[in-house]
Amino acid sequence: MQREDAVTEHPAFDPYDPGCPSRQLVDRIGDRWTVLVIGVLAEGPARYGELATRVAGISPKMLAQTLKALERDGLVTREAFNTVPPRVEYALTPSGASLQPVLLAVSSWAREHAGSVLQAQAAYDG
Amino acid sequence: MQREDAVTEHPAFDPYDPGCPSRQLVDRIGDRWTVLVIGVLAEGPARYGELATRVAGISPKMLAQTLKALERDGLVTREAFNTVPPRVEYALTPSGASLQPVLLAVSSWAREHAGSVLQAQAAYDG
DNA sequence: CAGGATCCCTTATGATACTG
DNA sequence: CAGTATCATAAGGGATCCTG
Repeated sequence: MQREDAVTEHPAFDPYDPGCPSRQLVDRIGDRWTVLVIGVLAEGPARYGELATRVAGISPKMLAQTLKALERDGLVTREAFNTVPPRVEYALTPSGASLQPVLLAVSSWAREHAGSVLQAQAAYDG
Repeated sequence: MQREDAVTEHPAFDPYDPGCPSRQLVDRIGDRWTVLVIGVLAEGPARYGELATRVAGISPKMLAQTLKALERDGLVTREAFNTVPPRVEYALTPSGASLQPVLLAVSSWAREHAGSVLQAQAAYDG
C-alpha cells in the first residue's frame, strides 16, 4: 500500500512503484502501436493518412488515440493546416526523438535473439 | 487485411507483418511485468516469494505466468528443490542477462523524461 | 512455499459509420 | 482528409481457493 500524501514530494522515479509516472512511461513504450508510430516518425514528419498507411493494420481510432497520447506526453507535435482538404502533420519532439535510440536497442536485441528464443521455445514445448 | 473469415482459430496477436518472430519479442519486452521481473533477476537469482515481494503489486497468477513465459523463451531458468517446504529459484540465462542493458536503457529513459512528460501533460490539459 | 484452477470484471482494441 | 462516436468482443489481470 501507499501513502496518500506522497504527491507533495518529488522523489526519485521508481518504475517498481505502481502509480509512478516513470512506470507509466515504460508501459507506453511497450505499447504495441506507440513503438510503430514513433518508428515511422523517426524517419521524418508524416501526415495522418501517411501514418495510417505505413502503420498497416491500425484502426483510425487507435491511431488517433495513440497520437493524442504522444502529443499529450510532449513526444509528438501536431500541426493542423486549415486548408481544403485538411492536412495535419505529426512530428517528433526532441523528447520523442530521444526515444528512438532506446526503441532501436529494443528491436536490435529482438532481432539478435529471435533465433535462440524460437529454439528455446521448441525445446520447451518438446 | 486478412482474407480469413470470422473464424479466429489462432490467438495470434500479430496485427500485421506475420512471419516476424522478433515482433513477438518486442511485445514481450514491452510487457508490464516482464520488465520488472527481469529487472529483479538482473541483480541475482531469486525465489518465487522473493519475486512476489519485490515486484510489488503482481498477483501470483501473473507472476507464475510471466515466469513460465520467460522460461519458455529461454530467458530464465527454473530450479526446483525437492525440500520441505518447497523452494524454487529463478535466474537469468545468458540471453536473459543480455536483455538487461536494453531494459536499463528503457527505464533510464523513463526516469530521465518522466519530469518533462508530466510537465507536458499538465500543459496539454491546461 | 510454490503455483494451479476458477471466476469475474475492467480495459483495450477492432470494425464500422458518421462528421467538420 | 482527418478524425470522432458507437458498439461489440476478447483479452488482461485480480481475487480467491485449493493442492503437492
